[in-house]
Amino acid sequence: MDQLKFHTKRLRASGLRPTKQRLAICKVLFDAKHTFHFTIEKLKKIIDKGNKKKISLATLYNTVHAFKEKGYLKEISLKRNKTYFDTNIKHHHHFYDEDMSQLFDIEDKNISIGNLPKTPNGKKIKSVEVLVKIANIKKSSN
Amino acid sequence: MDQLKFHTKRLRASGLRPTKQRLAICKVLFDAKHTFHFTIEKLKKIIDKGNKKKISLATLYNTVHAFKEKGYLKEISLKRNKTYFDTNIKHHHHFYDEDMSQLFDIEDKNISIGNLPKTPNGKKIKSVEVLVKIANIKKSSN
DNA sequence: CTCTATTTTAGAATGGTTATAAAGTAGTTA
DNA sequence: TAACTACTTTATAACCATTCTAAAATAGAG
Repeated sequence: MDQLKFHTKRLRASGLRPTKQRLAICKVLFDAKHTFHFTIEKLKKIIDKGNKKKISLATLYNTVHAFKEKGYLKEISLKRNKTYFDTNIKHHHHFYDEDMSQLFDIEDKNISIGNLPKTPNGKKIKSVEVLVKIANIKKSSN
Repeated sequence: MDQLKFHTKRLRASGLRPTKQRLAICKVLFDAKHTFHFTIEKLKKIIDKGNKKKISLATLYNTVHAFKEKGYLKEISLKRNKTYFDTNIKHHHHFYDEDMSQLFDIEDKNISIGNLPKTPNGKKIKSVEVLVKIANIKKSSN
């Protein structure tokens, strides 16, 4: 129940009321042993399985976006359609397995980027993200 | 009219019939002085402005996807909603200006990546893409 | 316990993309 | 050139993730 307190505190500190729904979502997202990637759709399935009482899709969207605003989650730049979120908010990078449609973290220290061209005038860098797309060796095509 | 011949030839070589529509799209995409980034929506506007006869949205989608399959275009990994395409098919990277929703190329030679962790077993690297998000310096928020 | 602002919710609306199936066209063969 | 067939184009419907709406529920303050 320590975690519950932590979540409650953090939500309040962010100006978000610690509602049943938000706490249930926190539990799924932040009490896991490891950080992970998810889509809203996937999150809904997890929540629905774990709880008798379902949380509406709208609330999941609202909450995940609020959590992202508050910095509890990162949104991952990936191609069309699906939006992925990441409970790992440290600066890091990704493998994206095209066959499995699955993401794997690459720690920031395990990749090095050099020689970046100078940022355009009046602009500042918000992030530098590396996406390494991988696929099964067998596959002939692109 | 040399370009026209080139496009016709390339289309045929790819097993695509050089139709009026495809050639018109080739002209817009590949006869420009510089490579550029576009969304289907933007492409439609350009085509509609340049030609009396409009090309249907469906054809634009079909054609752009066919061109991507054939390697004339690259699709750019970017966040939700909008799919961007790139007439620059060389290996390269991008600045993404969040305020302008605009992409700028970074040549591959102008960035260096080292120390990549080893690729998971049975997988091969398809691409390594760096996305540098930038924004106006003034802006306070994220 | 009451009150008010916040939150949740179902369902509608939106917007980009894909599917459908009918009409048109290109290229082949004769 | 005419006929034929496979490929293309097209308008429109369907799809699906996401956002919006506004009504009902709830949290927290007093």
